[in-house]
Amino acid sequence: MRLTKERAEANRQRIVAEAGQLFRERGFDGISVAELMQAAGFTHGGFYNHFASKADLMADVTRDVLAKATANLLRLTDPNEGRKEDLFAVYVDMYLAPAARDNPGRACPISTLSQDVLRQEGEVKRAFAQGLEAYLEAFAKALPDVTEDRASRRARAIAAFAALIGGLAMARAVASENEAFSQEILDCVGAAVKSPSCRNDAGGR
Amino acid sequence: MRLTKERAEANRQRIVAEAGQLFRERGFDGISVAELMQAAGFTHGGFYNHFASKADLMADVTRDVLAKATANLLRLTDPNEGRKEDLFAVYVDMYLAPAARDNPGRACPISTLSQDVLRQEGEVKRAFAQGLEAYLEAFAKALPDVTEDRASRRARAIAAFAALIGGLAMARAVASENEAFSQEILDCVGAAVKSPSCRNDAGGR
DNA sequence: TGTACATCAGTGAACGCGCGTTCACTGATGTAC
DNA sequence: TGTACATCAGTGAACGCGCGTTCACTGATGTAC
Repeated sequence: MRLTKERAEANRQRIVAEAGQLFRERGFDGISVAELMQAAGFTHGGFYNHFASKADLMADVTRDVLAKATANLLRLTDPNEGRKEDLFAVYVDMYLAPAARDNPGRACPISTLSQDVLRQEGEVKRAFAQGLEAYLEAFAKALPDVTEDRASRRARAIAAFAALIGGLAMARAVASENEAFSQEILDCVGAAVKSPSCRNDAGGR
Repeated sequence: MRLTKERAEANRQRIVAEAGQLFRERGFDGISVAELMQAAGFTHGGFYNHFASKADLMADVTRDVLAKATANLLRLTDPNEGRKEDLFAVYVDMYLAPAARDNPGRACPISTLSQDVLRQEGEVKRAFAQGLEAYLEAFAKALPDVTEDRASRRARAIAAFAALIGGLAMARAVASENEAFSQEILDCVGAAVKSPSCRNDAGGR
């Protein structure tokens, strides 16, 4: 039952999309090839018609999911769409929303995959490092303007984003045990990242 | 070959200590009971004389390793030992040092275990949530003083610590692919967390 | 354009392997008398 | 204090299970003529 090229390629993308969500939810090692293929609507044997190995899929997914996160960030903070300050605040609020905390499969892949990537090698790490570079560049562009040079804007971006992924990680880790504590973390980090003082020169030289 | 109670307890603690390091390096799922016991100098069968299950050990290790991190933080930032500002800066520098990045087994357990804990339940999550609460309380105490109320000091602590674990996670993820980028992340986050403006009112109301 | 054949996406059984856990066994330690 | 017996930390083989990967097979699609 050979399929048309178009159909086969669509099926491949379906596997990548499903894996993009499931890898974020359960980690690279938390979901098997068989479960993954079943979630995409196939039996497991056909996996190797599309990918050389599970690690090959991980690299593809990492590329795909980070590129989409960057595109999403650029779209939501396009300076033609409103005041930079407002757009940035809305992005941060969305990033740290309870919905994002409770649905890692649809939220920022950097907060989840940064740990999974540690124990991988080669192409997966490369895809992550390059994807993170691109994302941070977009994040620096999205920051509200202050009088500063390019280097210190980048430094601000890195420090602010570190707080976002660290805050999300902590909020997720304690959410089921202590919902109030989890919400407090989200609030504190959100306020700090949006506050003028953090935006101003935290991270500057 | 029954052992004395003291010897048996010492062996148990040895397993917990070894696991504390290995779980941080490879994650809860990244090391098997057999490897763990071998690293501690035993064969795997005896594991269940000390622990009801691997999850039982995870909970023990989480408690142990977070308590030690908190004790270590309190010791290094004891206000009798110097100016709070200096002690805090030294702690941050140590936290983000390349040595800490490259040896997660001996570095902060919160940055590594916050992800592993997500996919666990019950006692492991409880141990982490309680350990994190205690650690953040100590972290708030360690922050240099500014004129502020207790709530905003806690908010500062949470936001600053979020940046530390997020920065460490990113720096680790890209270290092998882009050493300069990794170092840049550590530098930017360190500067931001130590800077007066971040210490001042980022995260305040 | 029609036809014959090679290609290949998908199926589902099977592979070797490592996992967490259990088990029978050993023999020094702890304890009841 | 001495003795007989129960206890239990450690050993290493074995368990069932799920993993990533391979394989023979099917049959519609793609292609060479």
